[in-house]
Amino acid sequence: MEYNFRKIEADWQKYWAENQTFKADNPALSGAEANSTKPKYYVLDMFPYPSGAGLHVGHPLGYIASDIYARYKRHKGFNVLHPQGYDSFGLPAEQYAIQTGQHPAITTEENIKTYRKQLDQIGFSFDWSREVRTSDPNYYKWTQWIFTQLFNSWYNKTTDKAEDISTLIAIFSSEGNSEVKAACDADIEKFSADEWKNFSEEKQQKILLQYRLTYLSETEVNWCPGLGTVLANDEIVNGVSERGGHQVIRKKMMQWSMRITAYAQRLLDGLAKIDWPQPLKDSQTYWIGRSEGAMVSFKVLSPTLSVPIAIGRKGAIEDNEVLPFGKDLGWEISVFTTRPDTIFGVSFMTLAPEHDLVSIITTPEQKEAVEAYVKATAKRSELERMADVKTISGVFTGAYALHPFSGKKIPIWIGDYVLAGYGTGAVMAVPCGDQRDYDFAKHFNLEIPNIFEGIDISEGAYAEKENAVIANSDFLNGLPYKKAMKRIIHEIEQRGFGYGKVNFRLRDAVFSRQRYWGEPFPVYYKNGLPQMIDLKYLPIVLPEVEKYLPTEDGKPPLGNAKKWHWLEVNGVGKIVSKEEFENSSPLGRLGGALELNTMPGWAGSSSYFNRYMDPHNTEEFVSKEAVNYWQDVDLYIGGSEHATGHLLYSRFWQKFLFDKGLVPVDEYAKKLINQGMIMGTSAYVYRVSKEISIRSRRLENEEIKEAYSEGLKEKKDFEIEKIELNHPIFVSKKYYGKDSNEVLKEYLKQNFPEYRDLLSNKATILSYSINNLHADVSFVNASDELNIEAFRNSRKEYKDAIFIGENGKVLPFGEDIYICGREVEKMSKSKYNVVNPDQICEEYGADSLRMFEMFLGPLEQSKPWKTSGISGVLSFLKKLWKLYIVENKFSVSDEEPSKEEFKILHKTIKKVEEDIENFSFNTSVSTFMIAVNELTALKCNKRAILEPMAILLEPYAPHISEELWKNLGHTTSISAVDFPVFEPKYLVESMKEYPVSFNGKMRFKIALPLDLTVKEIEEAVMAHEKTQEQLQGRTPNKVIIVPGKIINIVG
RNA sequence: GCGGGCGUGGUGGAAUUGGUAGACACGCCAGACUUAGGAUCUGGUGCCGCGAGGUGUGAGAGUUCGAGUCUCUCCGCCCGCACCA
Repeated sequence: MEYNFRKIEADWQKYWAENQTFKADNPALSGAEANSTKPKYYVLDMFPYPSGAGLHVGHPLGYIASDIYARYKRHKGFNVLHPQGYDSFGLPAEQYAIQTGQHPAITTEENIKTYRKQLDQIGFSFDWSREVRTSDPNYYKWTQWIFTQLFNSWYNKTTDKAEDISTLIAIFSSEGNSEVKAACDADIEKFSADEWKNFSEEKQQKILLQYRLTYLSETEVNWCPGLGTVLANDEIVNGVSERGGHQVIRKKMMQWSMRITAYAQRLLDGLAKIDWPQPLKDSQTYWIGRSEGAMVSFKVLSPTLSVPIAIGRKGAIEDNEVLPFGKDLGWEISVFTTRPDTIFGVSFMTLAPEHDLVSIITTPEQKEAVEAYVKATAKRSELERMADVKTISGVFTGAYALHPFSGKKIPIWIGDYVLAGYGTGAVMAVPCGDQRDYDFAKHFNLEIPNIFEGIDISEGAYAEKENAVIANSDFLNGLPYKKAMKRIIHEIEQRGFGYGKVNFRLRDAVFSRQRYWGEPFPVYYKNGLPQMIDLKYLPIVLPEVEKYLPTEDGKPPLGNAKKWHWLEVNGVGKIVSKEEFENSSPLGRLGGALELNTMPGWAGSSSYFNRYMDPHNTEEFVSKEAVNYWQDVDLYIGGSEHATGHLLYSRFWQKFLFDKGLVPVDEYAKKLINQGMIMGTSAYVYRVSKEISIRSRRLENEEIKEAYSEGLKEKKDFEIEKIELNHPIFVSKKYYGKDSNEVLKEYLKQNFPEYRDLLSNKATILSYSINNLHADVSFVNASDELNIEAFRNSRKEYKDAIFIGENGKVLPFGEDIYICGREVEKMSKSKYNVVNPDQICEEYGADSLRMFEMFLGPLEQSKPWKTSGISGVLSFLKKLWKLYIVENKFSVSDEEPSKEEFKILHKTIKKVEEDIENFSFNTSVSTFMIAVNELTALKCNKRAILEPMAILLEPYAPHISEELWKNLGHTTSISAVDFPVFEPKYLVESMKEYPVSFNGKMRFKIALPLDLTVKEIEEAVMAHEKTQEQLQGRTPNKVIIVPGKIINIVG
């Protein structure tokens, strides 16, 4: 009876699939009796992008952990929902399709098949009957529907929730908009109820568009020419696109946006009630970036008249109203500041170069300089801009502002250290209190007034708040920070210069992509205004196009579609041509052009966890019954890289759906764990440069200097001969960065006879470089030794490669070995360090893979993969297997176990249960190993021990556990059996082996009954001969006794 | 620069939350059985020392009967964010 994991694993995977063992019922819907009394538990994994590369051993880590937990919860009597699906729309899938020249739908389908096969192999307890794919029309129908819900809603700040747009229209028609507090696009002109009613339909729609939760607007976006699309802030990493690392520039485009900013405060508050990792919460908190301060308005002075002058408000500019320079129309620049208390320290203002007012306030004298600067700034890519944040640049506009309190004239500058997208895109500069303003002032020689009592600002700005006492500031003099803040905000509001305000760093999320492989918008245009397509016509199915490649100019590929087709709600497919769609107008839905952009990758993942609850519902996104039963995710496991993307957007959508009464809770995941990354252990080979030059002797520094001074600039001037190698040469690790001169000389002597004499000279040195290149890890064994044959065959170029081994011998003729360098790096194809789970399952089995991944270390920690370590868990499983076998036959004894055997079982139950509850899966694997080692030593084969052991192990190694369970005589799956109950009575001890310490250092141990009193213990210890030996006649000052723990003698 | 995390054998990592540091495994060493072994089994393995013993959780200090664990200072590494007014 060998442990034949290949057969066992295949058999049970088949059994689970055939019996739908892990199908979760919705009791309310199916009326399933069995589960109606069980409490629910929802374990969710972040669903994968089915990329072309398939899974590597790092991917399943989180899935294994969640699977263990899900299986454990089933044993604990829960109705467990543990679904899986695919995030199959979006950039990665499309980029892969482009690379391979195939249609994304085809490659996606293939990739999903591969993923499914790989996942099945590992033995997950997913309920595949609930699978969702974001690229499936039956799924994205509901993504489109949520979009329309967002469009039909506005955010009412008075009730602090999203409401249907009809409530806004009702307010407009009864009282106008002056009292409306909404999250909306900038300032909107005020109108009365009567005015509203008299507005044209078009104007009304335009106004409403500015209030909607998803809206169309001309905004500055991150345009990525390489990908041919705009990107959201979280899709840009270090100034380049997250996918592909392409350049990103700022550009104004008409785009759909999601008004996530409306939820900024609630997204922040919600973090307090969810059990998510602190670093992740910190990231979101920072990303939301709440700051308290004030909005302050500064009047702009005419340089000629010295009176406040005309600067266009947004409305005026949009209407192309040309303002005569120098005429007083009462214009202002407003700024947001977190330090209004330092307002008396303002000595200039700075506007972002993109600020709307720049072109208007600039004086004729400064016009040229300003325009040049604005142009230069616009041209810079995000990457360039980030690369030199230290360079200070800016231009004076020639205009001045009026200090609201002191009445002083303040010069207005523009500078790229001010960001157009934050606050108002303008700052009041307080050089004494802000280092950036300070640096700018120093650089351009601007005034730096000091408003801090007793602070020296000659070296830099004073940014401390808590200890600051304000001076030279009129009514604020002598006030500390907090009091000054209160007073100044009060004054600002009293005098009408501004108001206290909370500002957020969070920006609205751009929602359109100029790509093919995404959800089409359920939108068409009538007179240039967007209209939603009704639910009954959804989904709008992604049309076939001939060319789905993105274009550099940003024309969406959907523009190439000849036909659009979509599924009717009743499931009848219908195909309509683009012309027909645009021209015909039944039901008022086909009156205009369709939206040609598609949704971003995160659209489909923002609410998928709700859809799993009721994935086949054709009438609703999710039924009330299903969502009320499953409520929310109890445990969510996935990567931390989604901190400010998916995990923020999905919280936003959930809050919106909650406001609409569609889901019962406004945070969808109670607990979240970020699994760490499994790193690859790369292998390196060391390649000698193709050319080696020979110098007959080492030149002294003096000689080199001399040679240079004589104008011999190039290195080659010192070279005597150059040898072009005819084969690539690799040297062993030892010679990388160390002395490889001799071994190479030796090699050259043998193979290049014409240089033999020259090379024989002791003084001759070689000049070359050695590069480290990745070698495929599968060519390298556990001792870092390279399989030369395999390496040679991997690339044509290496066919005749020469290898010089550790001892300097040319391989493979000598008895030398070639040693590779090792380094721990992120697993990736390009680093040739990817380990494939299929291979591991084939060689060691899925149960070994599962246990080993857990055994590697704490779930949340990143750790390196080393295949050699897996033999430990395989031999553990073999040992476990043998416990159930006597004389080559499956047999367990029904004899009553001994006290010792019971003790082993129950301490294992206790520890494993605690470990699972604490997600400390690595330590429970060692607990199993200890138990098996101990039971093996006792030759235990008692049913009363081995049956519970199999159940305990099932979450970790389900295949072997099922097989053992069957062989124990059971006919149903082990997965539904109750978890063994820990009974403390088996762990009760009567003796304790006390460690005895002297001054804190453990010297010896003494076994004593646990029921002794402190006094009795002391007597026993003091009487011990070793105690006397240690004391050598001294009397201890103190004897510390912690019953059941330790004894410490001080003296 | 800001925020967060982490430093324990040759390696991955344990340590009941202040109480016997190095569990469990990999690797290595020695041995057994084998035609063979990348199989299996037995024993050993932090470092120094033949030994008794000494020493030891990045460095230094502190609190304590007792510190890997708590406090402070410093050093190093990793991850996020990055001109957010």
